[in-house]
Amino acid sequence: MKELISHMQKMVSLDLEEINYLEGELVSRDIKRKTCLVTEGQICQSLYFVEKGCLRAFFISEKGTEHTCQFAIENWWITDHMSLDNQRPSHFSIQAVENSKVITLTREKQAQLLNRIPKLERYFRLIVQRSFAASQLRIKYLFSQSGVERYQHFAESFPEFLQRVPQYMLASYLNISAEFLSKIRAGKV
Amino acid sequence: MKELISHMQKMVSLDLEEINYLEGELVSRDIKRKTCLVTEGQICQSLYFVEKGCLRAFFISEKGTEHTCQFAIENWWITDHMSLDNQRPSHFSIQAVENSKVITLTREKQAQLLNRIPKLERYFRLIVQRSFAASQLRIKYLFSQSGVERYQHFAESFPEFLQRVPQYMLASYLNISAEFLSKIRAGKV
DNA sequence: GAAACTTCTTGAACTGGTTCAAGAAATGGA
DNA sequence: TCCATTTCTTGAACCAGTTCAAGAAGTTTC
Repeated sequence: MKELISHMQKMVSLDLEEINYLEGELVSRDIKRKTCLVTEGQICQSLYFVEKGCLRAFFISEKGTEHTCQFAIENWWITDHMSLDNQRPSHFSIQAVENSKVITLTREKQAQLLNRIPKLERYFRLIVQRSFAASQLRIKYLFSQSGVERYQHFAESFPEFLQRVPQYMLASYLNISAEFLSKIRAGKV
Repeated sequence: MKELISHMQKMVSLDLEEINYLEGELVSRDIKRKTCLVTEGQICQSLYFVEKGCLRAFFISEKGTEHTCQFAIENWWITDHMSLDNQRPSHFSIQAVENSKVITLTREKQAQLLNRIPKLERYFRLIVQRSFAASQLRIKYLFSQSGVERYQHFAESFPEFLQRVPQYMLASYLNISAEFLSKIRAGKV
């Protein structure tokens, strides 16, 4: 819980009353590895803050293969905005990659918090800006780097995270096959 | 000018005083086709709202090929948030795809507007959420569709827009070569 | 209206990565 | 500790898309 308050305070100043209010409203839960918080096709009703662990957004293609679009580690939020904001069936599932501790913020609860503490509009704007920026950069790398380069770039940028996710999942995030990733790691390409 | 006010009012209510204030602060400019508003490597200092026409964010790869990451048509904002928010050199250039009418909002001016009309925090949060959602969906399509499918999907979704952009630019947005797009259109694949 | 420039088309050779199948290695549960 | 399940590895055949070069078609400028 204090991780989120702390995170918020990096971007907006909160007084004691506001902090107490937030602590009274927000609930942290343990989520077991592989638990789905959102299922593709359902309407997404919440945003999720990762206190500890990792979540991911993924979908299953028509061919039946899994593609991971996004990971969220500590201090990141994750949701399907298209579904949450428009109340339409989600294009993604959201799942725990490892045992995690997560704060679930329903759409109604967020509206309530923003009504009560309007300066959190700024917090959430800054949060989504950061996510959007990361997403744009990801598209740049998808366009400009080969599969090998994407893996190398990821390994250099996030060496510790590399150990935390199954290789098939990382491959699906990098948009390469699991077999190809194996060959990259074995130095066979 | 009234397009932007109109657009804002779809998401937040503005009284006459606020509208007059905004009209006094915002300036609309005509931008000639091919004009760059931001150059890769420079620090991005503004957000851009498209009243009429079209802008795009693109970059040049190490191989010298252009890749278009994002288009912004009427009623969309475009910027490089990574650069604007962190004051770091931009990963993208932003350019007019056709003669356009654009409102430029500097970082300072945005801060001033948000200070004076805090409810615009909500407007910008909703705007960025929409952009981020579009970007996530784009990643989904990049992962799950072949080049042919991406073109067909785009042609079905935005038939009029198709006529407004050069084919080589569309190809670079769909992450296929211009020659391949020609062959798709000729029914040769 | 002509010349210069830009955009689009086409065929063929090439290639980066996929797919498949089989089995090894690692992990989890009883 | 053993068995079941999941994850990873490997080689070879295959393919979606790229690249190159040449030229056609369209647009812009003078």
